[in-house]
Amino acid sequence: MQTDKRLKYHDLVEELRDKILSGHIRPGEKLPSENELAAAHAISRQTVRKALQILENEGFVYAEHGRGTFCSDRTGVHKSSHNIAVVTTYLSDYIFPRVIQGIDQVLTEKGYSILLKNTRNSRAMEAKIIEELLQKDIDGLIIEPSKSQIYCKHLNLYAMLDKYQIPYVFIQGCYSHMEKKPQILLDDRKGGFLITEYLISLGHRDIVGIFKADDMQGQERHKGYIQALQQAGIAYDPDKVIWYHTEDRKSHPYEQIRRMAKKREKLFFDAVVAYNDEVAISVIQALEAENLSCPKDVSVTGYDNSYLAASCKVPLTTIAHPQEKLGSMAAKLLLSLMEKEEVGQTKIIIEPELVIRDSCQ
Amino acid sequence: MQTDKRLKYHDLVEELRDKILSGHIRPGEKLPSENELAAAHAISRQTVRKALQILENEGFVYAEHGRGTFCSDRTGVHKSSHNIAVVTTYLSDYIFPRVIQGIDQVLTEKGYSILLKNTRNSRAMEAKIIEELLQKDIDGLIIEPSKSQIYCKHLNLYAMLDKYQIPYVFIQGCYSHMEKKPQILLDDRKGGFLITEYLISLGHRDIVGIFKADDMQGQERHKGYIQALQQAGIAYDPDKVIWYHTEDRKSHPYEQIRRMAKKREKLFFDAVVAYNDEVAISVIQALEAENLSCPKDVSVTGYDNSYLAASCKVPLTTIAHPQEKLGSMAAKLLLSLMEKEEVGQTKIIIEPELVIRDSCQ
DNA sequence: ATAAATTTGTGCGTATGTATC
DNA sequence: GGATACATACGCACAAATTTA
Repeated sequence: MQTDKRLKYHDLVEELRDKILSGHIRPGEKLPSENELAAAHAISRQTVRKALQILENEGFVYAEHGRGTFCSDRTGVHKSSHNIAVVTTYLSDYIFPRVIQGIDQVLTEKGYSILLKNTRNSRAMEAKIIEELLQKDIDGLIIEPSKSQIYCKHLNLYAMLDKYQIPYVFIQGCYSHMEKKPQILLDDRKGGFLITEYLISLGHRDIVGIFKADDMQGQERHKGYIQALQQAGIAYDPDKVIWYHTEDRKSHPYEQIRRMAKKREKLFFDAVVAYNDEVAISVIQALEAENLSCPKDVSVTGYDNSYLAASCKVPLTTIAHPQEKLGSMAAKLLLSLMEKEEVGQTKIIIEPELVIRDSCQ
Repeated sequence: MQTDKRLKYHDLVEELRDKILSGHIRPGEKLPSENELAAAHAISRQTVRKALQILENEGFVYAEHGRGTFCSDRTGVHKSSHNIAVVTTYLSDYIFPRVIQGIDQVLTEKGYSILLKNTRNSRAMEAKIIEELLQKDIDGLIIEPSKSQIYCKHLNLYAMLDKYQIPYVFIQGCYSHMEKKPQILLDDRKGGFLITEYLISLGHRDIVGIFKADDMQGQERHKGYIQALQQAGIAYDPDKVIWYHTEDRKSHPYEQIRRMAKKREKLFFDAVVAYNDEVAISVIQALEAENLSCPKDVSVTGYDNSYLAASCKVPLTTIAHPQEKLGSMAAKLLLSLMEKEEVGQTKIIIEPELVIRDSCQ
């Protein structure tokens, strides 16, 4: 293995390229003549020519017959594609369309377009997508990490993004060891706290929690749920918590609630904190299937304040998710990173808000 | 002026390039060695090297140390961006996320990415977007025309797409004079017919219709509505039809229904055919505000079979809109156009389907 | 205006290094 | 190890374009 350093023409290429990139040789400026370079470096003119040809092919210099060799003006060589990649876990899940809309509004105004990708919450897919995006010329990236609670084995791909100086912004979550990267998060712990505290204030003591196990939001909302219980002096009962995974989301919470509702004497409950509005609706359906009514028999809360929450059979008390704002803030943060402005705050946390409707009493 | 022919290395470049382009030297095939070429052309090996280096820079050949010089496989030299633009009127409106998801599924599988744009149903915006897309290198375009009922003044932009051989597929509508272009439509006339016919079969005679005035779907559903009335021998009453525009969609149908519901004696109705599920829900709200109940007092139908329809207070009888399928069919059609296959059918009409729930009796 | 000097471009010869078969 | 093929490196001669004295 050689260090590549013994090649004379290669040395000269690097030396001249560095001088050009560092500004010691400026665009339009004439380089020393071939003979001068040869003499200065104690190499033959042919070797100098070989080096200059490489630089010419790379676009750093151009030669004019009889006049000399000159440094190129490469302004606009990095002509940006004006494409920004937006990578989310899902496309049609109820909150993303509006997040994407928020992003789009800001980016369109500045002449950028969205390159849309979704990981289906798969880590492997995310890696594949980032690799693919590194091939294309994108100006920036807004990404929602997939299954963010599981340790990330492909941090090197993000290192590649850093290397190519492609700025990126995390939304809705962030891998551990990357807490200092630009990101826009919701305070999900506080959201979980607020909604549980509200149920407690209504007099509920036996509160079932349903959380998604494979993302950070689920963990955080769970922590907020515990915090509210502790503050009220209610013992935390792990048997009252249902964990589900993305793949189970349609069936698992529904079946668990039905199962729990069946044996009313042994383990009863008077409220359910659901991970999101979709789950809350399936909880209400499960209760109805067991002849329990919401909110008469059991209070149920959602999360996200989707249109489902407002228009479903029992309008849901839920936590507002400022979807469009999240998107537009992420886009604005990314734009300021791209413009290499001094960005004051690169970690923004949006405060959650309680929306009270009819699903609790 | 010289014929450039006196330059030996240039001659050799042209000779070899011609042989490669004409197929005499095929991809992967080994070229004669430098010494052989030098001997055959009675030139020095250095001159041969100069020629080969030019060909290497141009991408026609590649050299392998110790093995020889080989002809490149230049398939995919016109390396496409593998980006497909998807232009819709809105992003977060309830049907688009799933249409886009359907498109994404098909395209991702084939290694393409979606470049997302939305016109906000503005003709000017659409023109701007197409102009912008012509600058970028997209491989194809799936577009939902904006305000498709109004005459299109920018057909020349589509002519540009034809000129640059960028294939495109219309979804959900099509400009007049472009009926022969590839497109995937829903039979909205039949949908309007089916839902109205269903209301008539339930015994309704005084059926109000609410339609969007500024797109083709509205016009078609209206035609189906008339057709069903005529078939049943019910006179068409223009006063029973409410037309609204995109900008009015939140308020106009609601207010008109409230106004009509107020004067119960003069003009009464026992059913409402709404343009879509969103409008149907606001109709039900307007009826409730006037102390009328759906479906007891008035039957109401939606259109699109969105999740709103299934989960809202009064589950809606509606027309199923195969959103993902529409997207995936559009993507497949576009892919086959891009591959320049002989595409049998380029105009595909999806049949609508009646979904019966609780909002009619 | 011309000639000389400078600078890049073309072309050849030779020697040596290094990877592949 | 030997033959082959590409890679690096130097030297020389002359051509063509441009600048300068």
